[in-house]
Amino acid sequence: MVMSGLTRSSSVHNDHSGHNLSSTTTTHGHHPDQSGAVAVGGCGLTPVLDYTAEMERYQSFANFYTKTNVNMNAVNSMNFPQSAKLAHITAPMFPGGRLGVGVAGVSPWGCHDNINMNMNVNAAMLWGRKPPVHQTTPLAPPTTHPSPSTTHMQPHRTGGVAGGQGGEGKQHARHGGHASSQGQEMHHHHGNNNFQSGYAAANHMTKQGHAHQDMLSLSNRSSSGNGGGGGVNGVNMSNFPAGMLGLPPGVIVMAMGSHNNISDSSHFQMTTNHNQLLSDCHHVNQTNPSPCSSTSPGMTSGGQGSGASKRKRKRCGVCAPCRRLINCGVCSACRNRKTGHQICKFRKCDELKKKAGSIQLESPPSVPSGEAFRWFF
DNA sequence: TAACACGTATTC
DNA sequence: GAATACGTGTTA
Repeated sequence: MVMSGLTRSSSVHNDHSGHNLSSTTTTHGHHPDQSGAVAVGGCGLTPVLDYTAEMERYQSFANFYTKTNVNMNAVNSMNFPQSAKLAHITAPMFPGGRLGVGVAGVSPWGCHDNINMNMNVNAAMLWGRKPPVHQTTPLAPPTTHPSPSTTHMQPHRTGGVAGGQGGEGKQHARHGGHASSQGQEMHHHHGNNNFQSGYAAANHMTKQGHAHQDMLSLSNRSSSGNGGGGGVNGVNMSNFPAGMLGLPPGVIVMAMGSHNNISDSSHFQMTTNHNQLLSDCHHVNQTNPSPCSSTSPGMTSGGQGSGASKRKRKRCGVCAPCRRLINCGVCSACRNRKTGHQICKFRKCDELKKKAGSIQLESPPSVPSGEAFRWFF
């Protein structure tokens, strides 16, 4: 029932072409914007016109969500464009590979083309400050995009890439998002397609690739988290070089078990353009507390003095809250942004909610392996 | 026990 | 230096 209410804006249009529609009842197929191979394909993103209504709807949902244990995937699938938080462009939030994780399972704008949503909307919705760089593996520069690996993604990119729309993504990322009181600004940005920076989109195109949302969020991931958001539960890929699988760049490989050389606190790896596995450097392994690139000293607060064991943990980047991109703007953390120093409650990493040191391996997979393999074949 | 407040690490 | 966010002590 929640979702039905959240997908009602089924005909919001993109204003890439300069059309600013005043009605939300227009159908996609009849709008002239849809005729061409416009960047955003058949799924337009336009400002949510009825912003007030959207906000009310969201707040009511937020209340509901607060009182119920709603599957975070469902929550994530909405993105809450009506959030009071300005959604700035930022680099992907995915750990290690900085993958721009597709978030939406269902477009808040009712777009049924989830592929387009992945490649455009989600990329565009990335926001906030730039995530920390946890590895030294450089991102492929935009100029490397027309690579065979990139073209491999083409079948998933109906409508092509909305190129040349942005360019200011980095500036936005730098300014991060001021939690509340910027709803209007968000609207403004949305309306001007500033979400879609060429920079961000480019990176997403390269890194996200086949990391379809389904692989990332639509598995039977329970609220218990445990990093099960990979969507490939039950597949032991730990001994599979990504190259052997012929996986395209951006594919998330979930490594089960701990008998590999990869940090077993994270079972996600991502293929690069060269089909190498990017070890998830984001997590601090319990047995090897040294993240790949972190040079920070041990955490000093708390006076534990045990060095690396007290290092600040990072968001896992794969759990539902982490994949949420927009602050709700209504929770206490958002409201007390300045004094609370806390991330939005809805974005608080599941892993960080757990007590430090209680990190454990995934529970036995709940998804049959055959089900898991469907993501790959 | 959850919410809050604050110190502090991290990043830009 | 500002913004963000994690860790932890305090409070309701």
